[in-house]
Amino acid sequence: MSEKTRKERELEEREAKILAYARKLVLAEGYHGLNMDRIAEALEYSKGTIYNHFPCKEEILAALAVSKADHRLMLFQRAAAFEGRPRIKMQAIGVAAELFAHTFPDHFITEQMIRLSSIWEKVSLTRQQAFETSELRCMNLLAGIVHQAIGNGDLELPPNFSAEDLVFGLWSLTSGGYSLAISNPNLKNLGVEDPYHSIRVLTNRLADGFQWEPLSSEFNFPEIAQKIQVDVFSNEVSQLSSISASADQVLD
Amino acid sequence: MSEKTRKERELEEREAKILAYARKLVLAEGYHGLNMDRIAEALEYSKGTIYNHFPCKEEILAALAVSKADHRLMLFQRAAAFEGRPRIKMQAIGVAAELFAHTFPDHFITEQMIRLSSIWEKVSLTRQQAFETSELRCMNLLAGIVHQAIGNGDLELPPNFSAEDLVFGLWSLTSGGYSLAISNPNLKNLGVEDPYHSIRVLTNRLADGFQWEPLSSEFNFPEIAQKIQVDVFSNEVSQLSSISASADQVLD
DNA sequence: TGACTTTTCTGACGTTTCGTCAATAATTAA
DNA sequence: TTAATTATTGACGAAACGTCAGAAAAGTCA
Repeated sequence: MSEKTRKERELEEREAKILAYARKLVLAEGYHGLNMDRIAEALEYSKGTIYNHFPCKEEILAALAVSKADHRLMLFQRAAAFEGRPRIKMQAIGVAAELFAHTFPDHFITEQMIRLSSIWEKVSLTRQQAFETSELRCMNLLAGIVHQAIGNGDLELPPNFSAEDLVFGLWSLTSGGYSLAISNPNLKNLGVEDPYHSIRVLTNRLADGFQWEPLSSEFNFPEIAQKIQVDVFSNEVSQLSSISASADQVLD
Repeated sequence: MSEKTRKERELEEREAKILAYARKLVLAEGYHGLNMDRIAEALEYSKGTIYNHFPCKEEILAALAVSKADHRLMLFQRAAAFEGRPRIKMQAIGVAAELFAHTFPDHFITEQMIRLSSIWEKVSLTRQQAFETSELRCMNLLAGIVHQAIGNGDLELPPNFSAEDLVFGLWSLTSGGYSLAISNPNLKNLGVEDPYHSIRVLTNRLADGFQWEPLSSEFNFPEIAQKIQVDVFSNEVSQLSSISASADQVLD
């Protein structure tokens, strides 16, 4: 029993090492940099052993994406537990999303890759489902908050427009914005000084556009964001500053 | 002279054939389906000849993206010429964007690919610039409309928030939304029945959130959209229905 | 027209990387 | 200790990229 556990532990550790190294490669050199031979060489295992863990390189990419998606879900769940009216809960989600984007900018790159059909199709069904489930739960969480607001009387949606449509909008705006911000270093040429700040304002104004009470003019956003950061994400926030310092540390 | 022109014409024609076939491959089988040997075989030229036109496959992808980006710019320019207050002009842009997304869904896939650093880095500088210029001009066009609205008194932006930030938001929302809609066939499971309709509502409400006059409640959107389609894009709209019928026609 | 030059085209070739699998080594069970 | 099972290895075949020396075609000029 304990034998078996030891073996399992070794396997898991190796898998984690593979993923960590793969993440490093992707971050540094993108899709083409993710190379099975190099992973094998770097971890001092043969290629066959790596292929024992993951049947193809796309599977590694997907595994990276799943782990980050799960992490994001966890952050969102904690944010949703923040006390307050639904719109304030949604603010907490916004703080979580921004924190996530800052902490794992590479996730948006990975996600962009696995959304390409030619990559996605090679991923095993179980992992495809793992990813989709995680994403779905995330969006359902948000939809739940919107529904609360509707039930509350804080929000009334136009006809032919569901809570899920609003979530779709918030999701498109933020993920679209973060991807642009990360993949487009020349956003500044364009006049966008601080995309993260812009996205904060934009999501708020989008909610205002639906008259979601309380309107952004009726509460002090920076103050609440501050409180959310301290109450819910103090650990993550303090880690964040050290991450940027250690981001270029190598694995081996 | 006329000799030379004929030759140039032949070259251009062949280039167009390469691009058309490449587009077909990308559409059908994604990045991995785009295969230089297959292009050569299908067009009955040798690989070397194909490489005479494009130094690598990434260059082909970029060329596809540039041509579509230019086309979009043209549509947007025509939309911007629609008579009316800035917010109505912006509506016209919205109609153009939706038309574009419907006509060339593959563009969002191509764009997603070339935004990946490992692909983008292989593209020649001149083509990189061609793409960025086209995109920049597009966004400047939109920013111009926002500036008009500000000059007009129709719109007042919050402090620390530029016209470009608003354009960034509209752009993120629409391109993020269209990409999601195209790459995620299971949006319906999520409760989003008609993403195009949702995006129309969402962009309008985003503008409302900034109190951009006239508010969406103050004008009849479907009617104006109808008028824009007829006045500005009657050709494109009528073609669109036939496109969906001929979309699966093969090239050769 | 025919000989020579320039341009264009060709496809075999070298290279990289993927993913496989028979052979080998390590571990477990008897 | 030996047999059976499991894990690991790296040589190998396949696919695709991109190159380049030589063949073919087009152009030039006496």
